Amino acid sequence: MSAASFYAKVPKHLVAVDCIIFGFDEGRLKLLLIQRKVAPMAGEWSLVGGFVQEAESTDEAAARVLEHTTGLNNIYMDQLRCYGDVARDAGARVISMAYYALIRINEHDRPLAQEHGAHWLELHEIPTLIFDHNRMIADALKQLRNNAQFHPIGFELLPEKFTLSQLRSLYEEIYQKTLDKRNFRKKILALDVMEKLEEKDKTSSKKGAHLYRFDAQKYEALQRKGLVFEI
Amino acid sequence: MSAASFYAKVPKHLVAVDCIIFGFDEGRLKLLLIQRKVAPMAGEWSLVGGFVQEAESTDEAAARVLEHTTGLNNIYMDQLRCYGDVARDAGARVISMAYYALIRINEHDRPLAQEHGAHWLELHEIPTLIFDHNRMIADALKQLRNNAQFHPIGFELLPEKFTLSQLRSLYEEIYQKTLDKRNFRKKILALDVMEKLEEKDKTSSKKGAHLYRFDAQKYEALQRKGLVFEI
DNA sequence: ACAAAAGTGTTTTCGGTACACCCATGT
DNA sequence: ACATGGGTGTACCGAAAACACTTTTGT
Repeated sequence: MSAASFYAKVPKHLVAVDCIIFGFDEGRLKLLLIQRKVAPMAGEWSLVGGFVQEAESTDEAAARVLEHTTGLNNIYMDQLRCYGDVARDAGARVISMAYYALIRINEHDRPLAQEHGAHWLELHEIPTLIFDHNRMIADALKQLRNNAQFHPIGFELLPEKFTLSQLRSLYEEIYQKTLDKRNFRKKILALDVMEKLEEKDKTSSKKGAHLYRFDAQKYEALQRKGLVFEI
Repeated sequence: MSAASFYAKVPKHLVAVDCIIFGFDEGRLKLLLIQRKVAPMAGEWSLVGGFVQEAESTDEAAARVLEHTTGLNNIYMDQLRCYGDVARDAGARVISMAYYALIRINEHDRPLAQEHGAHWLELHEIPTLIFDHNRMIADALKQLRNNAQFHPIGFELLPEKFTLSQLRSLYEEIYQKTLDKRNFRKKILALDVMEKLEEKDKTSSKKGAHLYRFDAQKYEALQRKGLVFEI
């Protein structure tokens, strides 16, 4: 059998990407969801998604879809998992790869997002979404919690410069529990993966809090020592 | 735009599943690999794989492919990730979902596997495989190590009844480091997820070692208590 | 009797957790 | 002067790690 005929008899499928886009704002984790403006399911709430084209990888498709809605590129994205049930999409048999993205909410293009019917919703505000999108979100949250514990991905959600209080409140929001201020500072500073800046942020206190910046080089040094980032 | 035309202009793709099948035998982790008997790439080493059909989910496709080669069903399988680069498959644009499976090596249908050109290879014997299959294996190993630490999946690789020495040697093989005998016994027995049988296994010592069996109910009880399985 | 693997406790060490007060500054 | 969030050190506890000898039994 030739290679051509080997592939010729095989059925082909629509392959979608759906993006669970996390942001962190006003001390709350938020998700970017859209109210669809087009059929099918116009008016329904949904994740941001699209179809994989001929000339792009699935990862590229997810990045394209994200940029299309937020104007952002070069964003932390990771595969969540494949949703491949035959009847998961009411309109056609569509195999969907879900990706989750962590963005700095203040850096995205708000007008562009609005044009696409996108809204930032807090976790407790999430409505019923089309298809299996609620399940995708639940899986993404679990994944975010698992990954944030052992990988320095929380920084992707904060502004480039941030205070330790902001960082702590982010982890408190992710884990839904309060963290001891002194223990948190001790732990994160001991990891030595951030650069302490001279600058202070005075927006939330009179005294002002030092700003820090995640330092990828320091993180690599930590890894080379065989140590594991853990919050 | 109608729903039909919405889907009609979208390109479709070949979607494959590739299975990284782990077994444990003679104290060694092994992988089931095949020497392809059909074009393209006949004679080359490869993972066990196949294409997703119209009427099956991706998970079902992976289970079908596994059963086709090993005769086993109802096996622990989990999605690894999607490999979706445009040119990853030399023959055509194929998006592949990789799954990893843990099987009891002695329960599979050896003659059937041989008919398909399948061989069990130890990790250090793995040759260069087609496409990105070596990368898939590397990713699967990482995933196996991560998951085995916090989920009771090691038992999927052992016979139903096993000794504590077998269990320990499995974890030593997975983590590639020796584990203290007393500490290991203390830890695993404290979790209370196994049933101790009266029977003894005398194949590897004169004295004989007690056999144990994983008890899913006990494991659920552990989870209900909010405790985490950890080795 | 001896070889070969099974089985068993205690001590030390280290990291995690709990916890309360002073500091700097804008108003 | 006081209110507000920023910043700091120590004591305790429990889990993990290190460690060596006795038991059983087939040959």
